[in-house]
Amino acid sequence: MGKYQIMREHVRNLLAQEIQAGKLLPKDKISELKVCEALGISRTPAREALLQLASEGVLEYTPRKGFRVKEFSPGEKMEVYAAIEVLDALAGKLAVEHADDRMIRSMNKYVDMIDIAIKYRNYPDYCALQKKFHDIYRDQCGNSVVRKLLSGLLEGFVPHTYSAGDEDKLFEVFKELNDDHRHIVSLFKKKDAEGLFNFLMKTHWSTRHSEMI
Amino acid sequence: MGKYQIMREHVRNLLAQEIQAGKLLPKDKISELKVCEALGISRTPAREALLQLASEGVLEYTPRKGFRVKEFSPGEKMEVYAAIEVLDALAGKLAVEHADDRMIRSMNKYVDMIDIAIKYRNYPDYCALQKKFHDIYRDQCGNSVVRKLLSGLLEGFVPHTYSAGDEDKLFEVFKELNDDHRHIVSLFKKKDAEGLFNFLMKTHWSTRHSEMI
DNA sequence: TACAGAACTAATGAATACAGTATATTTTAA
DNA sequence: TTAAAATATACTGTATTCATTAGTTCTGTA
Repeated sequence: MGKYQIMREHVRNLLAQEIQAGKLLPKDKISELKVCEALGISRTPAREALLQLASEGVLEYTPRKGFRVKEFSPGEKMEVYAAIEVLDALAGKLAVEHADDRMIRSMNKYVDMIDIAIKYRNYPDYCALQKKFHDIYRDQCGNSVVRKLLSGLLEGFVPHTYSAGDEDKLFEVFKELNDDHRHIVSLFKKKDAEGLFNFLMKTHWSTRHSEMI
Repeated sequence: MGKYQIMREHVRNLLAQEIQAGKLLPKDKISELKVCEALGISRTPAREALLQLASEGVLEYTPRKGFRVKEFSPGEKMEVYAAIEVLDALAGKLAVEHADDRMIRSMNKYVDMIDIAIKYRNYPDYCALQKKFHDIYRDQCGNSVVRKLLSGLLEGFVPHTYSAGDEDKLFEVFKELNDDHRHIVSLFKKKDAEGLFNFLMKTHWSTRHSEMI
């Protein structure tokens, strides 16, 4: 019960959610005052939440001007993917030794669910399920620093990240990605840490995602 | 000119410096009030600087209790090194294509200077020079996300990180590390991106540094 | 009409004030 | 003498206020 609700953190989470949900779009201006009156609080916690999000890279901040939702250029997106790639590959490699039957089953479950999301061309579901798939082994990697860096990088990316190309192309890549997911599961089953690292590094991220940017 | 000095950022930098310099040690409590009166400012910018540093992982924050300089356990240090390792390996791989003579000469210069620091058993010099050596290629990697993540991770580490073991052992490892540095330079000269990535991943970081923790 | 400059507006940066909680101190009882 | 309870103190969380600056609008002149 030493559980306080620090307003600043509450506000941060709310705003992060709204950005993830696409209610706040890149380049949207976010003023302290608006946040205050929307939540019925004073400027202090609102301001601190905004500074926090800016520090995380979710928002862009210019002195004396204020905050905007960060917009990633295609080049910046590839930069982020490159960082995600190595960290995720490391997470995978580390998670191999913690891989058990329960984890494998769980991953397989999500692979099947992703298949369905692709079949019905459900974009939001794909994004959510794909995240859950990767979270399974990330959560088991036993390195909280890597976990924190990864979730920070992923949180900056809104689902709309992909929506540049046409939909057919998009779901074509999603299919390839889910084949990747099956392969990832098989490598976990074989406990092939090196193979998994190389596959995540060379195939699953930059290579595939560059087609969607 | 459009150059403001935002107090919050000024304070952040000052505190970060003091921590880097070892004037503030792990577990030291840092109260807002102390910072205020030390710098003759109000609580607002002091508080925001502390929150920023906590968000960066340099400080530890407990609600209603305040801020302390973060102390890394041996396990946490290894976690950080593992993250640095993959990101630095990526930075190296990416920097290979930007490697030119000037860069090689600059790196060789630092290798020589590090030799001298080791010869005279100058610990602070070794730390500073080693950082400069790695910064050369990190700055040339062309991926600002990776650069930012790396400098964030490195800033949390104070120079005292190593000081656990006895000094002889320490400088023994430093010698090995500087041999590594020579090898890194040679890989840049050969423009062997893959070789560099593997060397940074498998040898230079976790493996060597685990001996010093 | 176009442009330059001044006044105005709105939002951020910083300071101060108020409220609530954790810690330290003191007091009291066993 | 010691331990527990009560009080006091110090510091954080939040609200409010003042100050400064970016952005806008209005006005006057060419």
